[in-house]
Amino acid sequence: MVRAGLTTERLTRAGAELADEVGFDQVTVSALARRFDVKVASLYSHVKNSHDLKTRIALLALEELADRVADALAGRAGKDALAAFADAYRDYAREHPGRYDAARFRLDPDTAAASAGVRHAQMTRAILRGYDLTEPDQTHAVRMLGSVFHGYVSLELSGGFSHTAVDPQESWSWIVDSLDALLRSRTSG
Amino acid sequence: MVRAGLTTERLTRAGAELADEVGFDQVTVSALARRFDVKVASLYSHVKNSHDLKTRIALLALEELADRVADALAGRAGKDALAAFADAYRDYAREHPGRYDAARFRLDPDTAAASAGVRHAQMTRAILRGYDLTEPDQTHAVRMLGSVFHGYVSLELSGGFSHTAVDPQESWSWIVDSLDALLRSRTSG
DNA sequence: CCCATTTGCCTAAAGATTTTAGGCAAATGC
DNA sequence: GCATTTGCCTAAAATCTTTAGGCAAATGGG
Repeated sequence: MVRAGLTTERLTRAGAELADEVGFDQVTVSALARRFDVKVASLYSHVKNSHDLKTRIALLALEELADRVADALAGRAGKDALAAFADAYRDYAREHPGRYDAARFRLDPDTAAASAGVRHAQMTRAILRGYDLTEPDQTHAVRMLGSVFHGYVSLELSGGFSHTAVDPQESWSWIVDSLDALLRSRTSG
Repeated sequence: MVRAGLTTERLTRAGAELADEVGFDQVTVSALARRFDVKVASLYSHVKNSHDLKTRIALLALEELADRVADALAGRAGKDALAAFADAYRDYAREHPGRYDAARFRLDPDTAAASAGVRHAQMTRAILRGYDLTEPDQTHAVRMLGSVFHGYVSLELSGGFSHTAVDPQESWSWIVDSLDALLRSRTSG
């Protein structure tokens, strides 16, 4: 019999694609096996279990997202950087809703500490350098930015904004503008 | 044999409790049957299926949350109202993490339109009356508030803030203060 | 109070997913 | 060329979802 060429890598990648197609919570070992036209048990040589598979997809998504943000941030500062960060975040979520959900998968502390989530925090702090905040304000601001971006994207994805005529893109710009103004006003001094 | 006294109501309520104990995604028809010491099939006379059960739990959570917010808002305006709204929201999520997750369950549009989610939007707009915003700013602001609150609570629940020494309560207050200042600065005129 | 109807929970059964254990064949390397 | 490793398989058990049909308990009219 011809081998399918399964790999932890390929499974993770295919799982991410599957997530975007049918939703992260529908990503199942069985569905993935079907996609490779392989028996379910075969996957268990490459991933420990269902939770392990989901964790790997989550880590992949966090990496991708961090890469995008890093790209978007290159050479920018201040409000430019803030807007670029925000857009990179939102665009990724819209292009890859399943992966985005995956990125929100609850990781155990050790895994999270070794994940690209750390880069996200660093990049957020990098943006805030443009606003010259001192601790603990900087931490508050990191949390606020994370909350707004995550919250907005999450609500938009779940259709929460679809019943009003106002263009979500306009709201997004308005929010980014507002955050910029807010951070500037909080500048130490 | 003695009857267990199952009801759609009781199942929904028990499902909500179960969600708080083991997580919303672990709420299963089987687990609920065990809790009532009843055979699984018996539940299907009271709820259509697993999705129906989850939807009912979601609607219950939305109601409870809206009730709390309404209570918190009574007799308050301006920043007081904003802070009360924010705290009611966060407190509910911390006391009932499973129900809070349930409240984020994706409802189909018709169900959502008939849910307490509508009251949430109305109450948010009520708060904003204190800031005298004109459209479309008001809609942008509604979206921003929803995003921040949801995003913050969601990140806090998932342990996203646990690796820093800064007290989440302080960040929360800082954010509420900031939002208040922001909205005041956006007041029309 | 009796009996018919409704209601409530049950048994039975089929389909899906997760996970473990052990086997055979293909790839790899000396 | 052969031994080892690797990869996918069959088999099987546990859990969950859902449907169909049955018996007993509650209910209510005569």
